[in-house]
Amino acid sequence: MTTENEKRIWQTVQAIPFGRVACYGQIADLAGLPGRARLVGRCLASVPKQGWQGKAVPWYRVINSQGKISLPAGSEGFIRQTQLLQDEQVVVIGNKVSLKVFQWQPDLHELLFHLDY
DNA sequence: ACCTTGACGGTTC
DNA sequence: GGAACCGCCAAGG
Repeated sequence: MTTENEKRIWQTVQAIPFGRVACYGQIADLAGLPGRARLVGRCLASVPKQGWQGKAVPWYRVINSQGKISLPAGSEGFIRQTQLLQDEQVVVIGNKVSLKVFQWQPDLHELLFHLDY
């Protein structure tokens, strides 16, 4: 089944633009679930491969508040995430992304216009 | 029902 | 920076 929280989180992640990243806590806040960053991580692990409602869910654009990839370093997922980010011109150096440069700064008006909840 | 485990994060030292 | 601490809470044992 799909929970309401998963819907919100997946949908919010879909709003992250190409070439930008967001952190777990940021997604939680925007999804209306403040303080629940861990939930975001869990939900991203269960994203359907075919995406959600016809659109891909760019899970790899979500990293932790320190700008680091949270998957185990060297794991298959870690490698894939790094590759996908670099494919979008996001610079990953020493397992780190500069949030200063690449963090998504959403336009709240536009975001509220697109989200369903 | 109880305990542990996380793709986490803010605070504090 | 970084480490210890605490808050968070859905799943799985």
